[in-house]
Amino acid sequence: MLKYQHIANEIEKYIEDHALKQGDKLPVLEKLMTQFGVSKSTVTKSLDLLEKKGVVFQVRGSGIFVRKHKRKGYINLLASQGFKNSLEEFQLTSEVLQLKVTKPTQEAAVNLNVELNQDVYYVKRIRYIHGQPLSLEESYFNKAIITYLNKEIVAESIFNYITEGLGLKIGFSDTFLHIGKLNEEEAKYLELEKDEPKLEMESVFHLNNGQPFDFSKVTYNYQQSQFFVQASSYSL
Amino acid sequence: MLKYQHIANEIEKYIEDHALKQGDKLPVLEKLMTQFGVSKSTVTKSLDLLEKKGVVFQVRGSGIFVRKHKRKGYINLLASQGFKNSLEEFQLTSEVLQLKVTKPTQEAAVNLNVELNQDVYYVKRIRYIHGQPLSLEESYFNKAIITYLNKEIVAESIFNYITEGLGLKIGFSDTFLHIGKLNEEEAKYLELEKDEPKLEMESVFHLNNGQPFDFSKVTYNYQQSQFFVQASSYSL
DNA sequence: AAGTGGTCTAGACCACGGC
DNA sequence: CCGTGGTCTAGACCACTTT
Repeated sequence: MLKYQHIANEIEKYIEDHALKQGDKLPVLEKLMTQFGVSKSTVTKSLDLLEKKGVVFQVRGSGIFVRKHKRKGYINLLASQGFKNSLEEFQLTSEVLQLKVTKPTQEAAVNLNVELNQDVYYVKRIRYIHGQPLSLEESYFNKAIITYLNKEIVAESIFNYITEGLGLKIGFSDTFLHIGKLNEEEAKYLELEKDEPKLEMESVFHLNNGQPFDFSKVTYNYQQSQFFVQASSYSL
Repeated sequence: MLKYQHIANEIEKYIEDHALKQGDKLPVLEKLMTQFGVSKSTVTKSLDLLEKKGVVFQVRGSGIFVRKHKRKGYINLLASQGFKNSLEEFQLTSEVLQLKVTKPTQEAAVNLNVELNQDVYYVKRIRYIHGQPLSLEESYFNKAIITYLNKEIVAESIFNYITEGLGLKIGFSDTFLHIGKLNEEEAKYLELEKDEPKLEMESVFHLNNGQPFDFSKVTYNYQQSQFFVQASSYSL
């Protein structure tokens, strides 16, 4: 494992183990350098990583501090592929409604950057939290990249299979959010009424070489879904 | 200006000027180093910055590529304080409904980390896009930090005033999203019906030293609002 | 003035992709 | 094998905060 990743993990563990709260001060750079026996740049890189993840913030001339918000049960929109991290303490299950190899819709073809006659996996499933329907998902996977899927994989974590099983590396994702009203089918699956609010999330996931491999449309039950985003000021 | 920021700006401008598209290749590191006359680390830092901003992605052994999604009119959830960047090409106006110095609500006091008897600025305004109501905003500013506000400032960009006028530096923000149904007052301002969908966004903005200075609750017109988030894989 | 983080360099070596 | 990006170092110097 890379040094700076390892150090970042250690620091995160340290925060966890000592139950540090927002604003608590971490050891100074010098201390961390000697403690881990690495150069300043490496420690800095670890801290930059933790800053991106929203775990710490650094103040010049002052120190390194813990960043931690208090709310629980929110889905982190930046933890890419959804919940596993944000909601790991909750009871999540999923039901696979459909799994097949087919041709993409126009929309899926555009987003996956494939031709209309190329094969894709189509997956439709419902996610439950504490037995309540949380979301209805439709996903398209480029079969040229994701060469094989089955019900077992799809019932568990597809992304875990992609990284572990297929040895692929996920690079980045684009996610688009809309608010609207449920249609009849969505309402049925989510156990709500037609025309009640919904959040629709469309995501395109790319490998680390930039190839899109997954286009997903997820409809959330508005009663169960809350999201958070931690931003840092590189946006000026 | 810092070298790496300047270089990042230049590269972004280069992409813009040459109308590069997703997947287009940028000059190699070596080239950028000599072109800008800086060390490898500095170019790398620029590229990391652009990667965080979702402008490029780097592939080891292969090159540096442009990252660009096609959809227009989406609000970037990471560009902290809202629209200015994402929607700058659209006609945005705002109407100030209220501006006063008062005591915080319980909720605002908790989020701003102030006592209930400390002064805060309370601002209520509506944002319009192309003359259509986009959002209804209620904001609380810690008066100990944001020492002065007036109608003119509030009608324009408050954040611009905070950075330029007051010389403060914004550090990071936490944003929470909920979906719900409009109440009567919200419906009136947004020119919708009661019980129609709404997106409610609560944000806490912090200075670069970690102090929270702004707690805002924004209710979006579901017909006007679409959001996007670009994630990168540091989430593993 | 002392403490602490941020920027930048020059260079060594490593890891991955593509020819 | 070569081109290309990624990690890591040691050290100089800078900028902001705290005492």
